Amino acid sequence: MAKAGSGNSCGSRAEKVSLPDVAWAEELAKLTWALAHPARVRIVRLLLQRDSCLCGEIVEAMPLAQSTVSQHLKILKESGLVQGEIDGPRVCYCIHPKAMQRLKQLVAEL
Amino acid sequence: MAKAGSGNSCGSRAEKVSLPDVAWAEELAKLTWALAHPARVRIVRLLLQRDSCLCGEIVEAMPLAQSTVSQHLKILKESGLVQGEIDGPRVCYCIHPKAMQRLKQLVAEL
DNA sequence: TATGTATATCGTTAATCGACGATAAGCGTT
DNA sequence: AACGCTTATCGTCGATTAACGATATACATA
Repeated sequence: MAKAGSGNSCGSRAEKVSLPDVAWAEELAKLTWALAHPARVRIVRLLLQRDSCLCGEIVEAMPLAQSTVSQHLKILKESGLVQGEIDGPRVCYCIHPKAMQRLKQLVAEL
Repeated sequence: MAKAGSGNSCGSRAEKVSLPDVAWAEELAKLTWALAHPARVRIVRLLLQRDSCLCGEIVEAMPLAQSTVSQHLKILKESGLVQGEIDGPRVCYCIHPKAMQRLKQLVAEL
């Protein structure tokens, strides 16, 4: 740990700190949590690169069991970042553009 | 980015899917994981708004025990997003601008 | 040195995550 | 209806998280 020095940028003001918006924090936390695992980042990346992807293709691209990938997809769906569309016996996944845009906006506004 | 495929957005091409960069996914996952909890989002927000903040002020601003806040701060430090500087008997926390910029860049590039 | 303040760490507990294999459910085809 | 293929869910297990109170550590000052 650095030794502090005096004239640093740490203003030691005594004013009361106002809370950031709780709902805002929860929204961002929910979205970032969806990306808080390398496997989910890779899935999202895959979907963005390919625009859409059948579930089986995602499973093939990942070094994980099918059930594990399915779990990650469920988490991504719950976050809103990803949508799944039933296509016959298969499921086609794609990014939900609005949610992705919202995530980017919230992070950019940090 | 591949051909948009025929008609519907779900291209059912059979081509092999290439893996996204693993290291890249891990870097982004590590940074997003740091924000994957509302308390940590609020701490980061606080630090960005006030530029820097004494640990005690953060504790006061959060509805959590001091030890819990300290744990979240540790996680944020480990992610690189936040730095702590010892200032006498206190610790002054601030955002690490480069790490924050990196996070924004990675998310924006998604 | 002793004391008080500020922060970090420890130890515990309940809950959740992440992984897997096994199995169920949905759909198209025979 | 029965089968095969694809995907989701279940059950389990070990590891990790998040929370807290208690305690240790570091620093400034009396």
